[in-house]
Amino acid sequence: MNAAATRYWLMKNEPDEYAIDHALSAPDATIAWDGVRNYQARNFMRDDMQVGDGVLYWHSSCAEPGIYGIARIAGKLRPDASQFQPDSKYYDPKSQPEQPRWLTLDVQALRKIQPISVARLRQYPELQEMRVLQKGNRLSITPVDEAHWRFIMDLINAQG
DNA sequence: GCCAACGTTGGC
DNA sequence: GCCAACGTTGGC
Repeated sequence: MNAAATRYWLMKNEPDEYAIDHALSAPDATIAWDGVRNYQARNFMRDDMQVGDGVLYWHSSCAEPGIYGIARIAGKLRPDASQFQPDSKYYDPKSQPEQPRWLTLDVQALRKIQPISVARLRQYPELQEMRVLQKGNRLSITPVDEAHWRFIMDLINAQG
């Protein structure tokens, strides 16, 4: 896959940590997307994400997992400070400050939507190739095909 | 709360 | 550098 061409992403977050409401109420509706501790997800942030890329804001580990909002990549790739904080749940004792292992960047929430549950997404044949819907998928950041993005935007527009 | 699927770790 | 054991994710 040519990940460099990806302009759309899906980013999972537990609503307990960074719900879409929390993001929207932050200054500039922008939050640092920290706590990523998976190399594939980190590499997407480091190598492929560009400012302005579209983001489907996913809530996971909750009663109704699915898409809860729309956001955009707002930039500022930098070391994730929580990896050096021993009291953080994201502390990584093996990461060295001179060579940080984990990164964070800013994500700006644009709008909250009427949630689209994973169960509903599965009903559309057009979306069955979406990575987030594949069996065993655990990656918290996945690229989204433009066709899938457009289909979902149409769903959102149709429901007003 | 269960558990399948997956990533990481570490002994060899 | 293999691979079994372990820990985590996250939908169900």
